[in-house]
Formats: sequence, structure tokens, C-alpha cells
Amino acid sequence: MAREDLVEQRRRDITLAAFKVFAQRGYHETGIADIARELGVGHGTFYRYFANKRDIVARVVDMAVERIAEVVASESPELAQTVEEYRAQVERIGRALFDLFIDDPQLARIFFFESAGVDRELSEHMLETNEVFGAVTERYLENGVSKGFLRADLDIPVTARAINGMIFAGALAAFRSGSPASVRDRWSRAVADLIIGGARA
Amino acid sequence: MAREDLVEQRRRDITLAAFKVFAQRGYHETGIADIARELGVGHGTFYRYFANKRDIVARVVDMAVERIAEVVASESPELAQTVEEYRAQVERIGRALFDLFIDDPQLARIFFFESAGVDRELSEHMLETNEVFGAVTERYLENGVSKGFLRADLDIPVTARAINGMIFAGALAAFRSGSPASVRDRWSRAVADLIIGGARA
Amino acid sequence: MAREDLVEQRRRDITLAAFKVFAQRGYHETGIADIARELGVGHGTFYRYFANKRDIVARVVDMAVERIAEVVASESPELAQTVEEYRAQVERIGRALFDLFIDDPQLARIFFFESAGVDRELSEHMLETNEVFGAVTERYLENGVSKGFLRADLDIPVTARAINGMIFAGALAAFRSGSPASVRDRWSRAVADLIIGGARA
Amino acid sequence: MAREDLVEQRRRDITLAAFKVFAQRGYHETGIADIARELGVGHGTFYRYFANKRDIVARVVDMAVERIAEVVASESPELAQTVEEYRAQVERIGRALFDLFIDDPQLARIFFFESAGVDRELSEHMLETNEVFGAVTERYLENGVSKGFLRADLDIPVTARAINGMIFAGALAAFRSGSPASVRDRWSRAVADLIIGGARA
DNA sequence: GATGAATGAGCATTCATTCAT
DNA sequence: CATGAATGAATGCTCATTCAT
Repeated sequence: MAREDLVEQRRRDITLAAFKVFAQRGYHETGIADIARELGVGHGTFYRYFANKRDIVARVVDMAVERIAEVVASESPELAQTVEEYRAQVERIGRALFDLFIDDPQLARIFFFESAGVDRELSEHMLETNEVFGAVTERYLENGVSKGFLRADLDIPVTARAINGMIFAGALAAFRSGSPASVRDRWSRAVADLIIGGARA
Repeated sequence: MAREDLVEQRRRDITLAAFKVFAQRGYHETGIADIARELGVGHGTFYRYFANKRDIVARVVDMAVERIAEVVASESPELAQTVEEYRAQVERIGRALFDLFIDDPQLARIFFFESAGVDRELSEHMLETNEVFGAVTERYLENGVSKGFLRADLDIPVTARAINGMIFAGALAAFRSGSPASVRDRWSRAVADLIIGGARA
Repeated sequence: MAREDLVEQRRRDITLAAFKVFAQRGYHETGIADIARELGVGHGTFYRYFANKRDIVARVVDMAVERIAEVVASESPELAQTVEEYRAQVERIGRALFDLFIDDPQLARIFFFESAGVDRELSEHMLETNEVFGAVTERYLENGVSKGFLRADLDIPVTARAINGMIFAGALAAFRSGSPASVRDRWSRAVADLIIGGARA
Repeated sequence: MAREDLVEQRRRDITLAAFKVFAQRGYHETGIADIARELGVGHGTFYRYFANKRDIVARVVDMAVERIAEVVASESPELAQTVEEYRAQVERIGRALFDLFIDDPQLARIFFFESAGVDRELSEHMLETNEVFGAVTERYLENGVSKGFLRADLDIPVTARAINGMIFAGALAAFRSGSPASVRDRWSRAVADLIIGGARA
């Protein structure tokens, strides 16, 4: 492996260790020494790969966001031709995210809690991340409207962010209980139902 | 005013000062001295009314939650007799919350950011708060189902929390931009639309 | 004693403790904790009175410079009417400085060694201090020239600094050995001889 | 070149690099890595030629002292036969030292500032160096006395060190301003005047 | 009751030094 | 021989908390 790759590998190792420790103890309760100990290296080593503590929390959060984004990216916004196909997509994404957070509750801790309360800049960054997810959902809605299976008068930007709000609420629910698969399916079904047909009798 | 009331008044003053400073600088960046200075008292005084720093952030967050809860409580879950009345309620709550966060962005900072990343206990507390809000929304849905204007097969607990997720997404949007009233109305309408009739064409 | 005086008193106490410890161990070998321990206070106390470590070394050096300046200021540059009176002044100043450094070798350590090697700024400050001492000696020479007992063609600025160089060399000699009074008198006499009449046969 | 010479050459290279960096940033602000970087080698290499950081500062200071000593050694203490020849020697040495410090201000930084404040041992070493310079100047005075052109009652050891004090004051002046040649000549003349004939009218 | 001086636990960060490659 | 990755001792500094006045 080339030098650069080794450095990148080391960075990844440290980021993973930090991910774990931040999730367990929280960012502010975690000392650099805790991260180093988790990895079994001297804490001076940390500073060979990261400029400071603030530096790594950004990486950790980005790693969390990326893992979530990967799930979302596994579906294609322009794919659905009918409302049934769209509903299936929504359910698949919902279930996949649910599983993601059930499989790794630390991911939720980082994403929902530790990414807040670090500093202004990171909070701002998370708001932007929220916008990015919003833009993705917009594309699904645009597809539905242009294909004619979603209402033509849909307020796409707002509705997209509202839908994401539901999805995050579901992710939080997944994290909250060690929810079994049945809960996951109830969530994805209920959210899909609401998106498609609403709650009206 | 009785002795006890005076004490309670002082506590409220300090909480308000802390609310302001936490929102501005963040919980972890704020020192007890900052809170005391904001109030123009010696920082020893703080400890006559609160046990420690952790103590007050709980109060501050509770204050934020209460202000939000007040808005929600201004509507009555069992009131709506028709789907139109329900929709009107949803829109009113949405607009009121939107206004709340627009009028006081510090409230959003506390509620969305500073309440996270303090410690495990407070995070847990916020999850419970989320449950409480969920229970409230459940009552609206139960009312709708029992009155027959909402689907009988609605998964009430899950849908309630999903709806709240949308509302929080809206609150975040309100915070994000200094959104004008027009945005507020788009949000409350879009969310109500989705709840009532879904997005299907 | 007023509040402000107490603060100033404390500052002086700490400066004295730092003076002692810096002289013993050297600035760079001294930790804030050492200064605090010398004084028998917690090291947090230090930071109530000084902004940082750099802050106090400036005070310590200034204290040293002031004590030296006091000795110099005890004579009056315009007083001497004859070369004999001037010579007497030179010898008195020489002896007084010699005694000062013999009585408190720590003063010499601070002045000659610890004031250097801290940082650029302090070195610059010491060069300026040197200029101030130079200006004082200039006044003695100006007096001598105007009274006619020193050469009219004297290069006053340069000669003043050269004379100070001799005096500092003497101070260093005082510091070096625990020189007895006899050495002190040899120095002040030899320097005065050189200033007045030179070394020529 | 023999093995040993190569090693010695390397040592010299490193010493020169350290000389430069110490003069620029100061001993305490300089890391071994800075020296290595200046030389374009790995910082591990440093430890193949020097035992530790303390080791090299001694070499650097010695190098500075040697360069000064070389200038002094270019004159011969026993050469002067008359007071005019002695004065010429004094002026030549003065001008040469002045030029030395003007041409390489880093030399002054090392000699006057960085040699102090390292540790007790190096300070002691500099005091001894001062003695060595004192002994050299003594020989000039002894020559003058024995040749009869300097006072027989001269306190040679003390006067020698006093004269050196003037010379160092001049060196400091050279360093201080980027002094032009005119200042140099004023200094060497004024110092020689004082040594030979004093300041008396 | 109010105050703020005193305190020291706690932590991020640096950097001289070692040593495996 | 050269290198630089790894290390951890060392330290400046902050700030929540206490308590004498």
C-alpha cells in the first residue's frame, strides 16, 4: 500500500474509534486520550492525523451523514412510473434507514445528538445537510408530478422537507427502542400511506 | 410577594438569562460567570438558586419545551367535528409554531441544538418529550378516527409521530431563514394537505 | 486597605514569588505551578492576577529594571560642579550597583539572563531599557561638558553607552563572584579612573 | 574525504542550520524539526549527529564565540609599542567587531540573547567566556604598562573587563540599528578616546 | 442573602526523543 | 545511514464549585 493510503487508512481507523467513543460518552465528555486508548495508540499519534479535537468531530459527523446518504442514494428518484412503484420506493428507503439505525444505534447518537451542541459551525453544517436531503426528496416529488401520479399543485420544496421530517422521526423511533422488524414495517407503511393518500377517511 | 415567590422569581430571572446566553454562545461555551454577568449579579449568586450548571440547562430546556407545549395546548384535540375543522386546526398549530420560532430564534437554538449534546440524561429527556408530543398528536388522530373523518385503519401512534416530524421540520425551516409569513403559510398548508389527502394525484 | 490596593498587593506578592523562582530555575524551566507553590496558593489564583505566563515575566523584569533605575536615580546628573565631584558620583553609583547585585544575586540573574531568551518582544524591550539608561548617562556627560570639566569634543551619546557598558560589566563581576567589598571598590575606582583620565601613562 | 571528516562536515551543516533558525525564532521556539527542515533532512537525522537539543545550542553558541574570538585574535596584544599604535589597534578591533555584527545580526542574536535563558550551565559557560575575553584584554593592558605607554598603576584585571564592557556595548549598538559605517567609526573613536585619555577636559 | 476570591481537577496540545524499517 | 511514525511526559490554562466575609 502506498504511503498516502496508509495515512488515509490510519485516519479512517481513528475516525472509527472516535465515532465509537463519541457515541458512547458524547463529544464533550470524550478526551483525545479516550480515542487513542480505544485504538490502543498513544494520544500523541492522534495529532499526527488530525489538527485538533474539533477537526475529528467534523469527520465523524461526515462519516455518519455519508452512511445515511448511501442508503438514500441506493434508490433512484426518476425510477418510479406509477404511484405503486413510488410507494414501494418510499417503503424501501424507510425500511433501509430504519435498519441502518437499528443495526447501529451509535449512528443515531452521532447524527441526532452529538452533531448538535458542538459549535455554531457544525450546527450550520447540519442545517445544510438537511437541505441536501431536502433536495434529494424534491427530485422524487418532481418525478411523481411530471409522471402525473402526484398532484400537480404539490408544493414540492416544502413537502419534500416535511416528508424528510417524517423519515427522521422514524429514524429516531428506530433508535429509541431496539425496535423489532415489525415496528419498522409499521413505520414505513404508515409513512407511505400518509404520503400517498393522507389520513382522510 | 411571599418569600418563596421571590425565590421563584429569581430562579426565573436566572433561567431567562441562561436561556439567552446558552442560545447565543452555546451551553458548553457558556460559563456560569456569563450568565451572572448577563443578569448583573455575582456568579456566586447563581449557586444560591441552582445546584450546578447541569441543573440550569434542564430548566432552560424545560422552559423552551413549555413554550412550545403552550402553543400546542391552545387547540383542543377533541374539538374538530369534520375534516375541514381538523385541517383548520392543523394549519393554526403549524402557523403558531412557525411564528413562535420566527419571533424567537433563540427558542429554536435551545430546542434543536443546545438540548442535544449536553449529556445522556438530557437526550433521554428530549426523547421522552418527543413521546409526550406524540401522545398529544395521537389524541387528534383518535378524535378524527372516532368521528369518522380519518381513516379507521390509521396506525395512530406511528402516524402521530410522523406528523410531528413534519411539524418539527417546519419549525426548523422557520428558524433557518428569517422566513416571512408567506413561507409560514406555504408550510402549514402543505403539511395539512399531506395529512389530509396525501400527495397522490 | 481598599479593594484595588489588595489586588495590587497580591500582584506584587506573586511577582516577588515569580522573581524568586525565575531566578532559581529559569523562566522556561518554571511552571506556573512552581510560582503558586512558592506562594502557597493554588495555581488557579495566579490567573486571577495575570493573564498568562508571558504577562508575569514582563512584570518581573520591570521590577528588576526599576530596582536598578532607583539606584541610578539616587544621584542627580546636574549636581557635579567639578571633575572631582563627578568622579565621586561615578564611584557612588558604581558601588551602589555593585552592592545591589551582591546583596541580591537573583536580581542579576533576572536582569542579565532571564530577560533574554524569552521572546523577541522582551529582548526588544531590554534594548529600549538600555537606551533609557544611555539617556541618563548622557545627562551626566552633558553636565560635565557644559560645566567645562569634561572635554568639549566628547561624543556624548556614544560615550554614555560605552560607560554604561563598563558599569554593566562591573555588575556582572559583582554577580559572578560573591565579590567582597574590596573588589567593589577596585571596580568603582578603576572605572572612574578610566572615565576621568583614561589609561594613558 | 575520510569518514570522520564527513561526519564533522555534517555536524557543521546542522550547526549552521541551527544557528540560523535559533537566531530567527529563538532557542525555545525552535523545534528539532525546524532545524531539520531548514536543512532538508529528516529530523531523525539530527539525532545521529547530536545527542539532544541542549547539545546543539552549545555548539551554536561556541560557533558564535569563535567567530568573535577570531576577530579579536587578528590583532596581537604585544605588538603595540606606542600609545598611538595601541589606539590604532583598539580602533581596528572595534571596527572589525562592529562590522561583524552589522554583517551578521544573527550572530548578535545568538551571542547576546539566545545564549542566555537556556539553562544554568550555558549561562555559566558564557560567564567563563567573558573571563577569557577579559584575559585577552589584560594582555593588551599588560603590554601597554610594560612598554610604559599605559599607567603603571592601572588595575589591569578590572580595567580589562571594563573595556570589554564598552566593546560589548558597541556591539549591541551595532546590532540595534542597522548602523552605517559612520556610527561604527564614531564608536571606535569614542571608545579609544576614553581608553587612552578619558573624558576629562 | 450576595459576593467574588480561591481552588484544583481536568484537558488539549506540543515536541524531544526513540527505534523499526 | 536516513527516516519519520509513534510516543507520552509535561504544562499552560479554564472554569465549575466552594465558602469566608
